[in-house]
Amino acid sequence: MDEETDGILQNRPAARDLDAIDRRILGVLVDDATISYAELGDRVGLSPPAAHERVKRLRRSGAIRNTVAIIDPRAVKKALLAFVHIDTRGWGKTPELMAVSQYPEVEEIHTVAGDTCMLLKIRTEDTRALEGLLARLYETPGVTSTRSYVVLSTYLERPVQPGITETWPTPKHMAEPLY
Amino acid sequence: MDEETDGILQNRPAARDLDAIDRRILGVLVDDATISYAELGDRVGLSPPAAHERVKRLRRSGAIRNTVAIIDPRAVKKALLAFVHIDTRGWGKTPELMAVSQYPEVEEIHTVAGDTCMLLKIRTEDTRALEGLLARLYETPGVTSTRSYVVLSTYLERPVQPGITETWPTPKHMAEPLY
DNA sequence: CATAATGGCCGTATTCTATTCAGCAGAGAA
DNA sequence: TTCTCTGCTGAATAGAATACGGCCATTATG
Repeated sequence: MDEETDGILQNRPAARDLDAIDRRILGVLVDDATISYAELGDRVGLSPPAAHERVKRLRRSGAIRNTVAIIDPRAVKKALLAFVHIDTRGWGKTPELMAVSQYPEVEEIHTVAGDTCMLLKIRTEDTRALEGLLARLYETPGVTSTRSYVVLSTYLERPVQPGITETWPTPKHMAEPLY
Repeated sequence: MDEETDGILQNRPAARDLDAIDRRILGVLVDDATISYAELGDRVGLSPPAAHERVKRLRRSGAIRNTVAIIDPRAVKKALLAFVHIDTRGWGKTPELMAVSQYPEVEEIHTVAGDTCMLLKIRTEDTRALEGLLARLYETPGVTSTRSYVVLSTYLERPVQPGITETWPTPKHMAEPLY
């Protein structure tokens, strides 16, 4: 349904500021995007077509990136979470980033202020799979480990989720290997 | 539309294993949950009612936790990301966790293997808001800082996102202050 | 072995929702 | 004032979700 897919390092044209109703719409949809436009309109005080028009505009402007199902990792046997720092001194950035972002187990990549590393959030089935992934990762030219730690137990993960400063294209083959 | 909301530390009844079609459905919906059941059925080789039945079952079993809109933090002026460790020695866990998970800026809470800390992922508007949040956080009894770092630039954030080992209820007032 | 029961699928029918459209009202500009 | 633009409403239409009856394969059961 999204007619445009993200390009490499594409920056959106800077959307117009949101008003109060827009923010309330986002607040509703970030919790549950399965409601009807009639219901949404009720909650924010608009008619169904008006609510629909707002949502369309929010999608066009990029404020709503997309609408997705949130999967329980236990159901697909992907419940081990790890945060891994990799040293990025001497990187050419783009090709290495592309390589790293190819792995479907890598959910997030951030640069860290005041440091020469990047932080990866990685979700795998078990420690064996994690070790395998790290081994493959460190074969990537320019990637070396600094430190990492594994998550024992997760108490909160909120459904808020987006590319921020620069957005990398989500590898489309992800759907296959992950699930 | 979800008839049941998560309870405190509630564990789902352990869903039956997923077959190949279930996994393909999840793989589709985790990318885009706005498609019709006709389209979904096409992609996985089922009729629309059969695809619908599968998705209903996946929802009932908890494999699909919910369906949400992914918001661009820039649009709502929440683009500063920080990872913060807090020391948790001497915690009673539950009340402190409840207090910490009340802040809508706190997106994730994890315990770390082999350490006495918890890792928080925090998203705020700017450094001022982050400092304010940290100040309030450290007023929480039992919460002390160990180390933290701020994310300069995010290259990848994938729409996969769930409560894992134990699930905390998402504070419902979140919708108001955040958006 | 025969046969009943079950689970999952399909095609059709119906209900409900999304979407389009015409017209109206308020805000801002000339 | 008057024009224009934007965003709203309610009604009409197109389209999707959902319910239902029947079919087939697999598995349990006498």
